[in-house]
Amino acid sequence: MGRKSDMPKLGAEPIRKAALINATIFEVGRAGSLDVTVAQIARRAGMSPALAHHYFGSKDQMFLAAMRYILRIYGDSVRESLPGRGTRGRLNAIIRASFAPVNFQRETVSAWLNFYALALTSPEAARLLRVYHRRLRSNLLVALRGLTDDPGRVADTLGALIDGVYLRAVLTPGPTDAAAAQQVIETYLNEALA
Amino acid sequence: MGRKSDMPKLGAEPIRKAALINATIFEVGRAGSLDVTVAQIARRAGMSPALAHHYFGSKDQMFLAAMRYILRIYGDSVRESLPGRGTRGRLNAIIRASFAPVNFQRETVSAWLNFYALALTSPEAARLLRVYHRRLRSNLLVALRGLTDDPGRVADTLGALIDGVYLRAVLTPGPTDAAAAQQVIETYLNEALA
DNA sequence: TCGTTAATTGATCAACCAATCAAGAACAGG
DNA sequence: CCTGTTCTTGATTGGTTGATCAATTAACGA
Repeated sequence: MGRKSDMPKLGAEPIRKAALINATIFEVGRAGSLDVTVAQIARRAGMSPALAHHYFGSKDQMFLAAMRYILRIYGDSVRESLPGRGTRGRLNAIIRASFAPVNFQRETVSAWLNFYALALTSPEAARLLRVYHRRLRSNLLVALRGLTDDPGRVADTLGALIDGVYLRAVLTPGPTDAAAAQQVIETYLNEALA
Repeated sequence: MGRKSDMPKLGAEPIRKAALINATIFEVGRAGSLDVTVAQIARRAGMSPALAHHYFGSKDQMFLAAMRYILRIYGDSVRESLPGRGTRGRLNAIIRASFAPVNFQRETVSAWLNFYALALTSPEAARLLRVYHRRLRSNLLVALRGLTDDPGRVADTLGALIDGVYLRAVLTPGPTDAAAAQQVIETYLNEALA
């Protein structure tokens, strides 16, 4: 039988790292700030602060790993729902993925935003963000082909609008309303592609 | 005669406070983070850290005062350019004010964003932000009256779009391009009000 | 002139925290 | 068993920082 409580000895590295990344996102989202101590994160992940340093080397590396993770999760959820048929279907798939529960949970969005702020300071974080922006734009451009005569502008507007909606979602008290957010985006699209 | 340069002894409070607020915005914008020390801010404002504490009591109060200031500056610049004639003129005035140089300098936008993040933590900051959102929305609703049959949705979209454009402006390397930003907004308006 | 009030700072404290290290505990292979 | 490797942590440290306080200087009013 697979036990859990007594065998975490060998091959622990990937499990520990994953636990730390999850804990980082959770704590950053919860605190609404990057001002979380390594001790907090480690405790949440069920280990000592020293072990966290052992696996990640530094707090910054932990943040970057967490950022890579949420960006990858987002990329995956887009890719998963991408085979939407037809150009307009493809477009809707991207939107839908952006506001899928995984990407729109309050803690996730809060962490996301704080990692944005990190990009103002850390070149590595800025690089990650550029990659994400480039991919999103590229995906949007493909999906918009044929639907408008200025795909570049619409893609830019759409990107900014998505970010803005995220921002407001996390800043508005109460539960986040993914459906309403999605509606805003789709209504814009209907107008822009008329 | 009222002199200025040789009597800086009494009545220093307002001058010092203003200097500290400016220094706070500048340093927060420069660092791209709220992780600036009171010593940094005080030095930039030309005084000792102790004096900063003397006038503001705490670092948080300094941040809140700075946030109030940038929000007020923004409100003023909107109100100033508001008497635009005609409904559409009024709308353009709000947009123009949002992207006026004062409000779109890199340091200002960066500070703005970091104060947004502060609202995730500080109830007082959240309150200030709500006031700003409410006012912007109210202004937009008035300006949109008669131009669309769903002013509420357009106002929401517009607000999110403005925030998103700000976000991208500060995250994109290189100088901020206010004209391009404004163009994105106005193109959206032309589509939405068609 | 004297006392009161505002302005200003150096010195200092107490807290916090990221990072290091040495050492212990558990396991695999021989 | 014995040995080396992985895993794990308590203890420590070096540095930073928000905040306090006593003391000094300068202005103002009576």
